[in-house]
Amino acid sequence: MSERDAERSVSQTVRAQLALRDLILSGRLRPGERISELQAVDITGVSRTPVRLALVRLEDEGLLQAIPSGGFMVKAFTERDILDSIELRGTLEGLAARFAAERGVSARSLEPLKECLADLDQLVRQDPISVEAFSAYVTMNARFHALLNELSASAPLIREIDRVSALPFASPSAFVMAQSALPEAHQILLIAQDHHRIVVDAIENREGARAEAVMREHSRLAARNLRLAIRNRTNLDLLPALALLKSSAE
Amino acid sequence: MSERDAERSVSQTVRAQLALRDLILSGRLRPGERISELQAVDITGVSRTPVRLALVRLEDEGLLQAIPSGGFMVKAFTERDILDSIELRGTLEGLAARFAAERGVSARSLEPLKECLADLDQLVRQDPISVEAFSAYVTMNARFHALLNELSASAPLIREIDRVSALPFASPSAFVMAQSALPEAHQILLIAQDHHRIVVDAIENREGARAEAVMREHSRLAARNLRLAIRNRTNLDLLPALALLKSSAE
DNA sequence: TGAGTGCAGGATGTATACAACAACGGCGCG
DNA sequence: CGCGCCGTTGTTGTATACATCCTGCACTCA
Repeated sequence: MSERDAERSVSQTVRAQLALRDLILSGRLRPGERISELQAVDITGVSRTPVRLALVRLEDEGLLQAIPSGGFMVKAFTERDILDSIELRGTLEGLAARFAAERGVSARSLEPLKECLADLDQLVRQDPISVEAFSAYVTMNARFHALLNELSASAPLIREIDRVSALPFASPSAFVMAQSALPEAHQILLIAQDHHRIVVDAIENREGARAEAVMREHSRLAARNLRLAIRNRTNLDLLPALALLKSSAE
Repeated sequence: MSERDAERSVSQTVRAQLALRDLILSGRLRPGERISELQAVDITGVSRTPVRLALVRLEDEGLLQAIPSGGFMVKAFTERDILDSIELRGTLEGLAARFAAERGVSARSLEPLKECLADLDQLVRQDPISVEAFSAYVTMNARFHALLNELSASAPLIREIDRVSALPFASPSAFVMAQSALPEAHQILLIAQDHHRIVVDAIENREGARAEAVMREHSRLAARNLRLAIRNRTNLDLLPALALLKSSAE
């Protein structure tokens, strides 16, 4: 019932966008494959006008690529592209942390971040960590990063971070679940949490360079996770990103 | 004749996008003002479908802001937003320079950049600098930055840089012309050109940190120009960006 | 046999008609 | 006199019909 209401409440454009995104991320539409509007109409059940808007939105989301002669194809990414996108996110989050540190934040606005930090501590302290805890960690981790970015108080910067994080493999939480299958899982989580603690400390003490550096390094954990996951051939259903890899020789 | 051909060759969507962008940047559409689709149809002379696509494109270009209940309004920027966007561009260009330096570039691919550097040297050597030379500098400067970014060989990064630079006030050349009216003009140009020389040298010697740092500092010249131009009340027709300033108390 | 040309099919680009929704103003009632 | 409700108007959301362009294939001619 509520599902039907939800379906009715959102616009056709959004519905088409979600449906197509799912198809792309699940790998049912192969990278490089052209996706025609009529085909998309058949799939989504909405008419061409909203479908077209959805395609445009997915293009600037980075999942589709415009074909010069018109139309769109599913974008393909190399492993290098993914690593670069992670480094890019780290750089932007680093800038956000530096802004927060240099410009100063009130004790009051730092409060939610510290609470989030404490919650994450609780989760990480478990040994071994349950799958549920991993899932909770992903949620909390996303919240931590969002709060941190907001402390920069820079609308243009937040906009860009959100944009880069929208890529299915560049978000702070993209590889955390994949990591749960690895033997190094707990150790990596402890290190990540230490980064979190350091960046809060640095912001509090207005150490801009330190805050920036640690956030950059923090993002490289995701890069490490990606490489580990690929090498260990982790379940693909934990890694939707890999569906977009060019020449998926894996 | 050729103009009519040109008008016919580009799509209505692009035509509408250009027309609306001009209107926004020229300040004829005030920041915060709602822009209805029918109004846009009257202005551009094309029908609602391409107008709507143009509006969506202008939204993710950053010039428009979606209204929750539907439709768009002209986005307003604070001076802080503009300064942050410049810092953002500097950070991204810094990352590009670091990538180029760390990963190494062939002597062959460095060639065009060096030629561009020499051309810029020619222009900067004049004293005083003619208005034509300033104009040529803007073109060459844009070319230099584009070549530099390409040396990063990172498609995701280049994509983001292009996106940020598309903002009317964040591009590397945004405030160069405005600067021409300032007494400090020549000196600033010499400094900028020295930055150019240093970054090429750093890339050649694979000094990643140096290349990154100098590109960051380089972007701050634009911030300085912006502040100077506002204080000296430079001609507004040299500064389309200022039309978008919130509460343009200037 | 290869290259070029023409045709057919399907794709996107555009315009417009219709439906649903939101904002605003006026009117009536408390 | 003020508050709230309802109708009206203008807006955006959606569907579809038409025009134009591109693409791929087959056929023909050199």
